[in-house]
Amino acid sequence: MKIQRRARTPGRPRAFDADRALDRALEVFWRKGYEGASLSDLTRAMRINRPSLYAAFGDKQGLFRKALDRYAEGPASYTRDALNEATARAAVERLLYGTADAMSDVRNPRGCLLVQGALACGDEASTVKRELIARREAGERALCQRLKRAKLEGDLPPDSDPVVLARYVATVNQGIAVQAASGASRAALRKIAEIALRAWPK
Amino acid sequence: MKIQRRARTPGRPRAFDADRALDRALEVFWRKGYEGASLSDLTRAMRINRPSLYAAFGDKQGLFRKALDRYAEGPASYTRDALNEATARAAVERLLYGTADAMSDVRNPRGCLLVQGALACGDEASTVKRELIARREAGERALCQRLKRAKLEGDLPPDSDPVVLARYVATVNQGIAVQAASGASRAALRKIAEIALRAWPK
DNA sequence: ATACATCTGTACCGTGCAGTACAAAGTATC
DNA sequence: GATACTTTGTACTGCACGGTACAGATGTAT
Repeated sequence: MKIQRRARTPGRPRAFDADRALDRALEVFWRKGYEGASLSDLTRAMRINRPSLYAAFGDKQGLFRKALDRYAEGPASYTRDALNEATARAAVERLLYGTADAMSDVRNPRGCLLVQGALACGDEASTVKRELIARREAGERALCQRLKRAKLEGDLPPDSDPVVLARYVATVNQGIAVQAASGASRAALRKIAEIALRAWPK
Repeated sequence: MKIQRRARTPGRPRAFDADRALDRALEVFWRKGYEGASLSDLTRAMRINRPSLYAAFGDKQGLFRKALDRYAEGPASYTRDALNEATARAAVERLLYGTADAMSDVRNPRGCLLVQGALACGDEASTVKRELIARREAGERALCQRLKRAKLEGDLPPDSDPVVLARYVATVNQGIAVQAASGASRAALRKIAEIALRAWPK
């Protein structure tokens, strides 16, 4: 989702790259969570001043939502790719190992923005919390749809329950996110994924 | 850990029950996290005023730590009990189902204080974050010790790795905590535990 | 060249935060 | 009853928060 200035508009041109600034805001939210990230933290990291932030992204919640979109299309894009694997097993493998890798990527903060962005928070951030819940659930539903298809295709046993399996995988992913936030190594996270896959129906 | 006033001391007696007040503080921290819980939230819930809070519990961090201790001995005490089960399998079963039940207990906030208390936060709360990491790791280590003993007793296969298994169980537990914070039902959480146990070595 | 529209930077707004000073109130000892 | 000692309640402190007013800067369109 490019934030682009309308071409051919008079007025002083924007002196910063909005996408680059958004990336920096994303990193701050990722590291500190929605509540923990102050506007001063954000403007410092984005290297713009406050009115520029408000003009380009709206208020703090607006900026956070745009950061969420960017997160989904960037660091978390593997989750969508994983669902395109040929088999349910391959999709879930790629999902779990992809999470292990993504959450221990040294170029990014540890853990998952969708989990640690606002897990428990004050009243003011509760709409943000609900937004994150909705996005996590959407991911789980997408996986569930993929597993239902797999069941129809005979790719999953007839007695398996896609709803429960999708919830299990989502749960392990979220658990891995917490482990990563605690500082667990990539190797440790991958071993978790390996064990978790032993529960997968044959 | 009773907070008791020294007997036989002159002076105006405390007008509130410190343990009861601590329980109420625990609930606020549990629901809103460390950063999200303001002192006004806390004093309102505890039904005491600010100087009484500071006199009895120190500052906000001190209160939080005491709430953590109370959490461990109260709502989370099942984690210690679980390790006393006769077999590793029974211990892990009780741990996972216990978590599913505890985190969907209608008498308490949803989710796990050790997870959502301060997963990502601003700089000021980073020592609290580290404290929570340490406590989660301590729980994982305790389980690991139990599994090592089980291996020695022939209760776990010789090729199993207690470190990895303990990490897996801790991860599922933390994932269940996130699911609970998202509003998942008790039945859903128990099914997750059931699936997760399929990965357990025979 | 001039008018106009937008962006930038500074300096500010009201509010809520964690933490505290201080006087009044209550209990034990003498 | 006087004194010593602690808790209570009110009112306050300094500070950081999210958000904005406004003036000057910088571009495009005419």
